[in-house]
Amino acid sequence: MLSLRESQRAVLQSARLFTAIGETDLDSLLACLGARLVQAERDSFLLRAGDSVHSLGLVLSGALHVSKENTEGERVLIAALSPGDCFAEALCCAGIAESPVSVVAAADSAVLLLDFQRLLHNCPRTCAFHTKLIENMLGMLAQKNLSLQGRMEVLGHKTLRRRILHYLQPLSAHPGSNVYIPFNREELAEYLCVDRSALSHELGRMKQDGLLDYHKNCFRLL
Amino acid sequence: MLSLRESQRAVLQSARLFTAIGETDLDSLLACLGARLVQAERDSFLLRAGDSVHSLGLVLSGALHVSKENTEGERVLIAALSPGDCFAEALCCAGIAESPVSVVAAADSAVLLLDFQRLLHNCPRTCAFHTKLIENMLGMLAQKNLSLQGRMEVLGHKTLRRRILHYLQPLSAHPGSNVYIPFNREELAEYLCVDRSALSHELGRMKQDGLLDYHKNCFRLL
DNA sequence: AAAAGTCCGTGGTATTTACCACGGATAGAG
DNA sequence: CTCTATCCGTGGTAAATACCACGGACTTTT
Repeated sequence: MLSLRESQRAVLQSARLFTAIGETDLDSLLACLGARLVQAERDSFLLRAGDSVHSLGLVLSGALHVSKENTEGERVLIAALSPGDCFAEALCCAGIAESPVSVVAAADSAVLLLDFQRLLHNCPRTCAFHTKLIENMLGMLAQKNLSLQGRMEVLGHKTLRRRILHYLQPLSAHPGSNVYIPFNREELAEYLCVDRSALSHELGRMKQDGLLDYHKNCFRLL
Repeated sequence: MLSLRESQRAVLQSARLFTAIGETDLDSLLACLGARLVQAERDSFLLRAGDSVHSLGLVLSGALHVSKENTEGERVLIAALSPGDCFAEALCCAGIAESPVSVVAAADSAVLLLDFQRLLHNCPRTCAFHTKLIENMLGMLAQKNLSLQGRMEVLGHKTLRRRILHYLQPLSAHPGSNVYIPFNREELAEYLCVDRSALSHELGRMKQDGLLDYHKNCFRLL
């Protein structure tokens, strides 16, 4: 039996993966899925590119970064994960044993690991929830697909300035509102696939041009 | 009852969406899914960004391009689809009514349209195949997720030369083998998100440097 | 066969970005 | 407090790309 904190339970309840699964059912389900709780210190790896994977990960607290190194040794930041988000679910559903990406804790984090096999294949006891789980997984994958497309659109812009703007705009509720991004400069550069100092240069010019204002990782579009 | 050509039936049989569904079952399944056959002439739209979508598309013959216009009016080519491939499946599973992308016929094509609602929700008669369908859809979405990540990796490269190489390498069976790409120069530029003439320039330099050889849309890595 | 249209390579130039090096600010460790 | 490490802005330069314009090759149309 897993011992989870109240806040971690709340994350599970509202996680996309467990939509429409009751609180009481969740316990038996977690047991059936072979759920394991893992604590990850900041900067520690939950998965390394090339590792064999057998579990899906669900973020309970903290923050994770999904990244990949290209052949030139540069890192590409693929996504930032918050509590409730999952990783390796595509590998699970595509039946890929070897991970193409790395997952690192960007802060001290807690992660729930769920067994691939038990997720996808019916077991007698979880049968009732199984269908619901698959349905949720379908929704998650579809959602991630669309967000990857959104990411591609950002990378599709030819100038650094437009990449920055199109990264920030969807995060900004309205012009003038504060946006706290989950990256420092170096990470944002890896996310936008540009040189760090070029990013700093361009941010400076944009501030000068009155397009935006920022301090540390808090931005404001004007 | 749909009247499909033999070759179109073969495509359906080997399509990822219908994996492990027998030939005899396929007919009744297609009827239950409200399948409609659509012929699309080259350059005609099967879907426009902003349109409301209610059907998943499955390519029977020809070739389709999935693209999106960014706010500057530049087109970003997201994917090239071949017979057996699907589009709008993520929209279907995420319950998005308005398409963020456009789908255009790159050649005269035949496409099968399947109703979203009937795909996702059980109907009494298709119950037996329904589970299998969902399972296949899960695999397709996962696969597409991974291919989008691969695409991002290409866009992640800072130099045009490396983008070109990393686009071609996975397509090349071995060094020296012919690779026929589904794009002309302008389309390849839109796929790699670079300027067309800059692409031509760089291809010329790469040929001069002995990195590759090409003629029209046939490439050879050396 | 001529005309029109499309595709693609090329030259030249202006912009943009990458790259390197440095130093100030800040936070954390001893 | 001091030392150290990290983060980030800055300047300067080399390199890469975008952008524009043009013309030749090839296709399709009439």
